[in-house]
Amino acid sequence: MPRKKQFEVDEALTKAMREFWGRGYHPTSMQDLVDCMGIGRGSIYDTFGSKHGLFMQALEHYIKMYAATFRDMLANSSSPSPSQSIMNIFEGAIAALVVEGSRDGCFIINTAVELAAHDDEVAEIVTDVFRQTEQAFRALIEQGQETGDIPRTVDAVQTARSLLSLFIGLRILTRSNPDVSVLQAIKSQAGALIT
Amino acid sequence: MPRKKQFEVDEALTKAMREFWGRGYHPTSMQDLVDCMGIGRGSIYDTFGSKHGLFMQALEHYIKMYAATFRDMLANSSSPSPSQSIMNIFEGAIAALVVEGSRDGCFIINTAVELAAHDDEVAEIVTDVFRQTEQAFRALIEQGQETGDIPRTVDAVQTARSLLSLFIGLRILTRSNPDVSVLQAIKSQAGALIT
DNA sequence: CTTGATCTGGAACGTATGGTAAACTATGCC
DNA sequence: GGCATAGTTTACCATACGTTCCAGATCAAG
Repeated sequence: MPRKKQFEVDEALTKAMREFWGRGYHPTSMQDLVDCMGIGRGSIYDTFGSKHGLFMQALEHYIKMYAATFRDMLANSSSPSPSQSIMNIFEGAIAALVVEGSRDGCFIINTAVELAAHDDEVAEIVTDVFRQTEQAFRALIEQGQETGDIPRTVDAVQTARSLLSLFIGLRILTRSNPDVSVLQAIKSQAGALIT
Repeated sequence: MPRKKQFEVDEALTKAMREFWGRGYHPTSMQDLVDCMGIGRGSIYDTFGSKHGLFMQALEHYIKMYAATFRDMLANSSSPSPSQSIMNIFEGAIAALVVEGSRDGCFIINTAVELAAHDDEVAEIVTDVFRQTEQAFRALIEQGQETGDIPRTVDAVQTARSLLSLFIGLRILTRSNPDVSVLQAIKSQAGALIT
């Protein structure tokens, strides 16, 4: 009976995600979103409720798309060694800057800084992702220790937390300082922690 | 002949700094600033030019106040050992959260995320501070190696960059996730890098 | 005390914001 | 083809924004 939606919800959400990711929540206006999503104001409010609601869904969308990468590296047994997986994560962040020239960094980290301190809903999500990332690092380390890929002398919990902090630092630095040698040094330190 | 200013410029700037630091540039309105600085709109524009100008001066103010701490630790020969100085820097960031309950993090890092990617003037300042911080870490390491406080096997440049990244990660995590054990793990990793 | 320069506080401005309401259009079952 | 249902478009709303302006207050010199 009714009329069908004339746009792909996921596609529009992806476009909104990119806008929020690059510019942040506050500087992105509804008009910017109307322009970049290619649909009318009314459709946005009908589908996503509010600017804040749209942002939340964009954030969840990002988490599904990118944070899943971490867990996939665990589950996928055809992947390279766990230590290689960890290095790939760092290398990927550097490649985003070098290859694509993107200084957007990580949407979750950007959001942590911009909103987490004053938006409890955001804080909860962001904290959770950080925790999951730490757990993913830890699982990778322990998996590597099973196969002899990573030495048993490495403290899995401690090192996972250090990797998380190094990774966050790396992502922040890409947003302001495109000095690749600094980023490489951080990646190589990450490697040293699991050797 | 003229009337004297009825407020302390530095005092007002400090109040503006705290507001920008805690909430960021965009979410802080001129009305917020009028309220928290305790002076009129006109006076703000007369003295600081614009919102952006005020922000810049607040940022410089912060850099003078806090980043100088790093260099002081170098110059001050009555300070504890260089390795202790480095640990103090990490401990200070944790104490800000635990003792004062402040989740504001570091103004420079917050600014790097919020503005650096789209404001070249900000990017230059922020990048410079990161570089100086890295240099300060490096100088501390080399100083410690002179006195035998830090082993010669430590690569000063590489380790300084790792400390910077760990420190940034720590500061980001305090803004969303008040899990102190994670922060302690990062601090302890910083210690391990210079042992 | 007058004068002139400067500072102050608030009113006012034009614009842009997030959000809404209503008219309009398309869809598919009866 | 009507008609109910839902999507789209457009115009609009109230508010909040950064900024400017100006009348009045305050000071120091002559």
